[in-house]
Amino acid sequence: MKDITPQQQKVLDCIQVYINKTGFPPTRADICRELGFKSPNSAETHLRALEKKDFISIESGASRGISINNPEIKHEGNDYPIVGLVAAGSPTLASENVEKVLNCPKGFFGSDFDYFLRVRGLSMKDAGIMEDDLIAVKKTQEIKNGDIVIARIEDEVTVKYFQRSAPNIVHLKPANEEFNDIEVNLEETELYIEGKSVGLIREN
Amino acid sequence: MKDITPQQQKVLDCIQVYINKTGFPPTRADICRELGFKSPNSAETHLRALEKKDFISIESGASRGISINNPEIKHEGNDYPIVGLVAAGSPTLASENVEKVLNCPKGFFGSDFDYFLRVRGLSMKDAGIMEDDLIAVKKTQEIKNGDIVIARIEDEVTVKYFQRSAPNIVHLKPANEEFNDIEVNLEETELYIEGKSVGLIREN
DNA sequence: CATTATACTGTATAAATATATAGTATATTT
DNA sequence: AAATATACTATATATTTATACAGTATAATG
Repeated sequence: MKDITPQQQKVLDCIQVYINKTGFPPTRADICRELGFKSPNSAETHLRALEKKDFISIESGASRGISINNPEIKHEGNDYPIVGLVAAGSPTLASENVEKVLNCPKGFFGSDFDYFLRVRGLSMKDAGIMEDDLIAVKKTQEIKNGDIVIARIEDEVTVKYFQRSAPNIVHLKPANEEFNDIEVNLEETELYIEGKSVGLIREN
Repeated sequence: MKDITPQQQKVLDCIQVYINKTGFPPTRADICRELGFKSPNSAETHLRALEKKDFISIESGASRGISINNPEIKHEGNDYPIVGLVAAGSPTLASENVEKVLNCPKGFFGSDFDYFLRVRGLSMKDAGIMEDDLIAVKKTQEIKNGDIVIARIEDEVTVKYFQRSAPNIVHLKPANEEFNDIEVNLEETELYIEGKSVGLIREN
């Protein structure tokens, strides 16, 4: 992601605010009105710059055909998004990954959390985490050994126990004999910790 | 909120899907394309009906000026009691047995339920039910084979899989090799089914 | 039995909108 | 010194789009 200029940031913010307020993206004229431009081409060129830098996508020919790339859905109040374990890429809150939302009291699990992750596979079955369970995920980098983390290793997302064995060695341990430990050498492999599990919900 | 017709539901779903996919609402023509209508007025009239019934809002004059009304879902204060597995006697809702209450939206687990039961022991560990988990219990006698039931046998309460093997024989099966099946002959032994599990919550 | 709601096709058009073109000006990079 | 990116104004226009009007048909309602 390239650098964004202050003015382009203003336009991007303007688009987000407009969508939040109305439910649909602005026209060039709307952006001019909001930001005080006097020519629709001012908006146009900014939009094209934002598109080139991959902050937005523009559907050619469509009115209001602007969409913000990777918009993090903000769960106002108590509607928490449920996202699936996307095989490639992190479980982002981008709308296309959101199955549905679940209304849940804040602080339901003692701790705050950010979204629910739908579990695939049985690699944590001995920890009582079964297929289709919903894990309440708190986005954080504060991880202790033994925490159940949502980790991304080179585009693959998994749920595992976290254990740091040495400054540069992290073990991701399943809770199922049929699966193997994953040893990650941080100098060789990129490891991104999405967050940790603070609770679980099962519907049956 | 008035009743929605099946066709109007289709249109509403179509709008939601379109927004999820593209980031902006559809035009009348888009809706026609998605649903196979041949006249833009088909979409128009459905939209006006949905607006009248308050499912959507339409910004007059604006292209793609459709927004879905999300009526504030406030989970009506549903405080469900958490009861412990009382060794002797059923897990009654008498106040001395209630640990605390947990506020939880109605229909959180798809089905209604009556209280939470705090799990003791690991007899259902292979079903992903661990010590201290909270089972959402629905008081009911409508039990199918394979349901997870909360059963009382002569003053002892347990959580097990339910299986009726013969008209008078019920098996209560644990999900843990280290525990044994319990065979209950209904002619000899009193078996009371408290209810069944419709969901699970874990705080960690 | 008239009225209203639902569920469409088909056509037309004013208004909304994207987008190209022509300029001006400044800063940054090559 | 030339090219490129940023940041605008101003005007024009083809296309997109909302929306009205004219029909047809069926089911529900009072």
